Amino acid sequence: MSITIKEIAEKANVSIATVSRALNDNPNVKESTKELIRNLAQEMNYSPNFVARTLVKKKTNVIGIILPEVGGEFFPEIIKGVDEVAYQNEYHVFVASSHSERNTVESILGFMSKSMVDGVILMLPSITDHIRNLIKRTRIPIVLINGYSKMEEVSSVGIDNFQGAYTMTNFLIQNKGYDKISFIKGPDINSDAKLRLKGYKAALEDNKIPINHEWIVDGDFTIKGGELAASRLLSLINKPSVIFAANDMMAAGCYRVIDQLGLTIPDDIAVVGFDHIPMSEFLNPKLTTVHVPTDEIGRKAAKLLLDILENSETTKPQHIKITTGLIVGKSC
Amino acid sequence: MSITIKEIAEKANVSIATVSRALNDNPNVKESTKELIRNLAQEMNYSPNFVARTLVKKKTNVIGIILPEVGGEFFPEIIKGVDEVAYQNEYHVFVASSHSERNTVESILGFMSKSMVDGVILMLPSITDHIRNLIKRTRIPIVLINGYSKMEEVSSVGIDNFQGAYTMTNFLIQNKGYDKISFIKGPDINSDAKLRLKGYKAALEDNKIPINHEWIVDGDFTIKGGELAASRLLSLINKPSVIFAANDMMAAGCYRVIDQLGLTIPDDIAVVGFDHIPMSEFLNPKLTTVHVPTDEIGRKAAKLLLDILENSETTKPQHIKITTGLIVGKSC
DNA sequence: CTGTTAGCGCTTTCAC
DNA sequence: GTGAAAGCGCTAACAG
Repeated sequence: MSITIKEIAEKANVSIATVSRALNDNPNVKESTKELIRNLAQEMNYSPNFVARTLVKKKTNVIGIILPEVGGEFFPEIIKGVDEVAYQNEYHVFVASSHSERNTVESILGFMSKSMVDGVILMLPSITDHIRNLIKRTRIPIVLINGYSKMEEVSSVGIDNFQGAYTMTNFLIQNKGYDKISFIKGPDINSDAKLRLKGYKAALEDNKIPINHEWIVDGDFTIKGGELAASRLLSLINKPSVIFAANDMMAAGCYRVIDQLGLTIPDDIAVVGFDHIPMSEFLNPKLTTVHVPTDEIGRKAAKLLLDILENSETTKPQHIKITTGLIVGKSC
Repeated sequence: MSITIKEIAEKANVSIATVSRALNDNPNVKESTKELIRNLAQEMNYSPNFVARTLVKKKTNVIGIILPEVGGEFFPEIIKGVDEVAYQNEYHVFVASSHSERNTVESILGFMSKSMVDGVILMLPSITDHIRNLIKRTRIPIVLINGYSKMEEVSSVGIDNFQGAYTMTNFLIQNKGYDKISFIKGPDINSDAKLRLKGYKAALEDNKIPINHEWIVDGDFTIKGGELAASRLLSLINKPSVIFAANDMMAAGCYRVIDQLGLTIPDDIAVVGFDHIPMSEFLNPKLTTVHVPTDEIGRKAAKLLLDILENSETTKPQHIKITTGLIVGKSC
């Protein structure tokens, strides 16, 4: 097995307490013995047992991040952001994916709260009552990443979906002169999706453009969904002049269909998206979309969590909304 | 704090040993007391302290996976593959990124070997002597993911880069009739990149096509690098008729430059890539590329690691090479 | 400055 | 069937 402080203590002819102190650079240890012990440790290739230390200190210096599914278009960026902040503060990050399986979030959250991590960042497409309960029962600090949590008890950070969609719609109307703007929705359960729809509607209203329900079609955030929705919109008698897809993936689907029909973007029909995923830069013509500062989300979430961890929950839950930006391509 | 078996023991008027046994479904406990204890635990919202258990059992049931950088084009898929297998075997997966910082791999590997995980899957672009030593010193089982390890001591899984590049080149020659095939290399330190170059050269040789060194240009696996390389190749007096980019990102860069020059793919110049990243499907025309079964890599690596973990290192290191496939698009 | 001692929460012999 | 007790490796009073 691994070697322990006990063995070092024997070799050094000191007590294990002294070894522990020396290794932790406790000022009350003579420099010479410190030196001795450190060298011995090095020689013996000692590495401290993290688990044992955790058991007594009750602090792992690890934060967990649970994603609905590792991968996707922006999770990596979020993780990166979290990692960055954590690293600076001498925390480690453990990522766990929940496979989108219902019970798995539960199992992972449970696992993480069994003292493996000091706190967790939880990213969920939407919050069900079940999950709400789960979160309430969990004793370790949690920070939520999502559009709109409705959970006052837990800190959260998310992007301002409403503002993003509003800005885009407004831009289409006021800067580009469009008035026949259609919209492809996201999944009904997804709260980001819902807020984007709201933003779209609000912008139309504020510009006194009546809402045409024929132009608001279902989508599911996938390419396939975008294709379906685009086909539907383009087969209408009264066609829209722009398609605002609630995310870039669906916008990509629109591109495909439009291409197949031999139509041209933006002359025959314009397309705009939401998310600014890397692929959007490669669509031809380049997609106009709403930029989501993903790494910023990760960084903010990590900061929030570390803050709670360090200032031992004195602070009450905060809710941070991150403003989106507009990426103007050639697709409208 | 969290409640412990001690408190349950008090309420149930039994010893903590019995509680422990009951909770672990030990057959030597009366069914009635088991029942009692389980109910009590439920009521009291007990959740076992994982750290304490680990300290005595010396087994965490967690495997770690260290990536050079979370994100990238295929890491998510790899993680997914690992997760899948791990989950089926009741293991958890912790992901740590090394930020591409040299010392961080070290720190994370150290961290993970401090008894936090039972084994780790390590993915590295290339293996330096430094890392080689690090790996040798680490006491926990490791499985490497990379193209070519040169490390007999440690199990590894990787894709057959040589075969992939060879197949592609051969395909270009024999099925498509090209003979002026240029190649954009990857970073020099990257072993995958080196093997791809070798495969390309070997295929040319086997088809008795002389190697034109003017047509083998430097690249760095980035879009920008692809742009630079493409500009260079297209400014040659003796132009190639195909560009084989060592990865899809660089192929995407080629598309950009070719587009800007007003040339058409594949009529003026053909482009093929390697990796089959999602974006490759969206390039117009669709990119012909080498498919890398990323999730398969993850799955295989996880299986290998779990095997080592369960059969306590009786098995000697294995080296698995995963065969790539050809994705035929419209770019050649 | 250093040693002794008592845990952290749990599992696991060894008795009874 | 169940309890007592030892101990996993480490830290943190409390003494000296």
